[in-house]
Amino acid sequence: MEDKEGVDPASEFTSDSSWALAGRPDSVSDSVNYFFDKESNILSEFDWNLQPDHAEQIDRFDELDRADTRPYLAGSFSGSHSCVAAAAAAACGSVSGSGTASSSAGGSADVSTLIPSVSSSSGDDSSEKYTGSGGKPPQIPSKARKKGQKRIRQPRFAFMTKSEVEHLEDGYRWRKYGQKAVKNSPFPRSYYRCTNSKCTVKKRVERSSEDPTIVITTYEGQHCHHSVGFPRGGLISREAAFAGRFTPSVSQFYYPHGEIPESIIRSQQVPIEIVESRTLPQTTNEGLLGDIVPPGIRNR
DNA sequence: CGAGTTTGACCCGCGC
DNA sequence: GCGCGGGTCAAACTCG
Repeated sequence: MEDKEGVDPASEFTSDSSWALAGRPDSVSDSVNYFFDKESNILSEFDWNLQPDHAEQIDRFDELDRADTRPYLAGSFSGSHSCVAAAAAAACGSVSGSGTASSSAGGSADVSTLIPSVSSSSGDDSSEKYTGSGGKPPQIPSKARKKGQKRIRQPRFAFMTKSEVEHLEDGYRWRKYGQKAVKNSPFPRSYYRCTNSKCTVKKRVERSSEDPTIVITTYEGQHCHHSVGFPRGGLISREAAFAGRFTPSVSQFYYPHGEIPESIIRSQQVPIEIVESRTLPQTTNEGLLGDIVPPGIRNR
């Protein structure tokens, strides 16, 4: 969406909500900004480099709860792509209630919001590098990737989570294939790849240098398979929900009683998910429903 | 023994 | 051209 005509984004932003610009980690694309909701402790990432196909999906989210959306729209987008904000709002909308709930239940809320982040990197995909062959001299680029061939960045999305553990359970199995020190950050960045040989999804996990309690997880690509999932139950991690939102497969993960992954527990996400999964309020759950119910089937 | 992790080396793009 | 930083590879290692 274009600028909100006649409205001073900044003023509305500050007066209409408690959202505040939370900065932009050095390690993240310049097109990404972070906002922090002082009331619910929600951290959101906004990436302006949204592409049409994703905007379509995001518009869908926008339908969920425009009331909740508004605070996000306000002040966020003096530029374009407000649909991104809508997505954030929708995502948070589905989270808002739980976020608040978790706040009251657990003291410190820890809700993260994800925004589809597509080919970011300052909006210039061409700047992407694709090493691919990487590694040792043995030439033989493992894959048939010609030298010099540019890397094609897969759709990415990221979210921030307040968590003690870095690698949060999201229903998929990952293999760590690298770790690098991040400039201007005492925390290393870890690189994970989906263990499914046919799946090219990657994931980067790092801690925010500004707030060590925040874990920034970035997914790249789409799973071409179902998650390993969990037998049954009613819990679904937010990471899983978000990850699933942008994958062709249904990503709903269940944690049988007593089998909630340690990572989820320690990341304080359990209270949130429990609320969502047990109460299933129409308005707050719809965001998650979006993960598993085709748009055309959902009630409006 | 297989799967996953660690870690140093290497490749590549970008900025200066 | 060079250095830097991000991303990846793959051998060695660890763990169950």
